[in-house]
Formats: sequence, C-alpha cells, structure tokens
Amino acid sequence: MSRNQKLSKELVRGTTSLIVLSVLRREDLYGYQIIRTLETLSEDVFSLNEGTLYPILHSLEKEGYLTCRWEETDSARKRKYYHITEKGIRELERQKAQWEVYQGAVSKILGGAGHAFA
Amino acid sequence: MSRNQKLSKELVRGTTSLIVLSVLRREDLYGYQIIRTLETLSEDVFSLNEGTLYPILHSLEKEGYLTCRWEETDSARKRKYYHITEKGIRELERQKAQWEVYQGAVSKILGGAGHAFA
DNA sequence: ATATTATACATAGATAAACGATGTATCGTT
DNA sequence: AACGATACATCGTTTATCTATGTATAATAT
Repeated sequence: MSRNQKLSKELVRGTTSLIVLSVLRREDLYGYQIIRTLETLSEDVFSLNEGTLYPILHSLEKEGYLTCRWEETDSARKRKYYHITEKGIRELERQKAQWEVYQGAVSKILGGAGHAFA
Repeated sequence: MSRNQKLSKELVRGTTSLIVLSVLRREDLYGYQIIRTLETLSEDVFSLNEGTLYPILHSLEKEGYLTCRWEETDSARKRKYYHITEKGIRELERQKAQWEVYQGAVSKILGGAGHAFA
C-alpha cells in the first residue's frame, strides 16, 4: 500500500506555527500581542503560553520565516515586532494546504455513515 | 481574560483516539484492520503505526471505552476484535464536540481577512 | 505606601503522544 | 527458500508543548 500523501507530523501535533504565521500575515505583531490576538480571534479556544510562543518565534525567525525589530513605546517598555517574510508566506501556504488535507480527512471519518446528527 | 473554553491538549495533539473510537462506532474491528480501514477512509492521509495503535487500544480498553474478544479465523491465526462501549460512545461524542470547536477556531483564524483565495 | 496584576521579554526542566525499531508467529506468493 | 503481508506486542527515543521560573516596568487596588 503506497504512502503517497505522507502527512507531516509537525502539523498533526503542531498547528501552532501555522496559526502564528497566519496572524502575522495580517499585520506585524509583538509576542505578547500575538497571544492576546489569538485569544480574541479564536474566542478563547487558543491560549498559547508564553513559554510555548517565544521559542516558536525564535525558531521561525531562525528559519527565515520571520524578521523582527524592536520598537520603543511611550514608556520605557520595549516591544519586539515580528514580520512575516516571503519565505514565511510560502511556508504558511504549505502548512495551510496540509491542514486542509488533514482536516478533511478527519471530517471524512467523523462524518462517516453509521449515526445521525442528533 | 477568562479561560472559559479551555481546550484539552489531548485533542490538539491527539486526534488519534477520536479517530479510532469513530471507526469502531461503525463496526467491530481488529487492530490491524483499523489501520487499513483508516488508510482507506482517509485516502492515505492517516497511516497509524502499529506501535502507535496497539498501546492506544490497550489504554482505551483499560478506561472502559472498549471491550475486546478473540476470534478464530479459518487458519491458525487469531484476531482481537474491539467493540465500543456505551461509555466509549459518550467519550467519542465529547471528543468530537471538542474537535468541532478546535477545527472551527483554526478555520476562523486561517480564513480571516487579509488575503484572497487565490 | 505597598501589594498585586498586567504587560513584555526569556529560558530550562518536565510531560506525554506518537514514532521507530524490534520481536514473535502464521500465511501466501514468487 | 525467500520475501512480503498479516497480526499481535513492547520498549526506548523523539519533540512539541507545558509548567515553572526569572527579570523588569506600568497600572491598579488595598
């Protein structure tokens, strides 16, 4: 039985980077803001820990999917804004396509005959 | 910011037990058959390792979601059929509902404004 | 005045789901 | 006779995410 579709495990386990890349495509955001934005957009379904997000941002940057810059605020506090690169957009599209495949497969199995909707 | 929805991590990481329970709701199957069935239903998107499935079956059985029985074949080979219990069906419905929530949240974020479909 | 919470960054050790490798044994095909 | 498919099982490794912890500033509550 051939393994033509071979879904990458990163996706199954980690929709996190997909989601992060996705919000950064809309606009540049800083770390803390990404967490709050995701909470709002997902109506509190997603609530990334800082300990989860920051390492992901670092690794996405390292791989060239994101760039970052420091920005001053009115106060002494600094914010690190992240910006998605062209390479990052391509990666986003790739992960998004895989998500569709994965999601579709789950639906296919869950929606399969054998029980009503009630 | 209240955490009213608190999505269980088991789901994010593991749709596996959801999927297994789901196919077993349709009919009793034995382990090896579950793997092949999932490959067929998902058009090769899912391809569980035996080393992944068997421990899951054991743990689902231990938790009372499944029962099992040995069946003889025409040959000397034996098959261990799994059957979903009432408790298992309730667990399935619970996990399925969570999947809908999760899936919806991802879609909401991915489908968000800011880019066309092309 | 001062304690607590929110903002804002960061890292490091623990957890646990899934993987890969390995093992046993039977059966069918080449 | 060799090999791949069937059919079960376990164990050590990997790694994404979590929890805990740390630093520091700003705002709010007691």
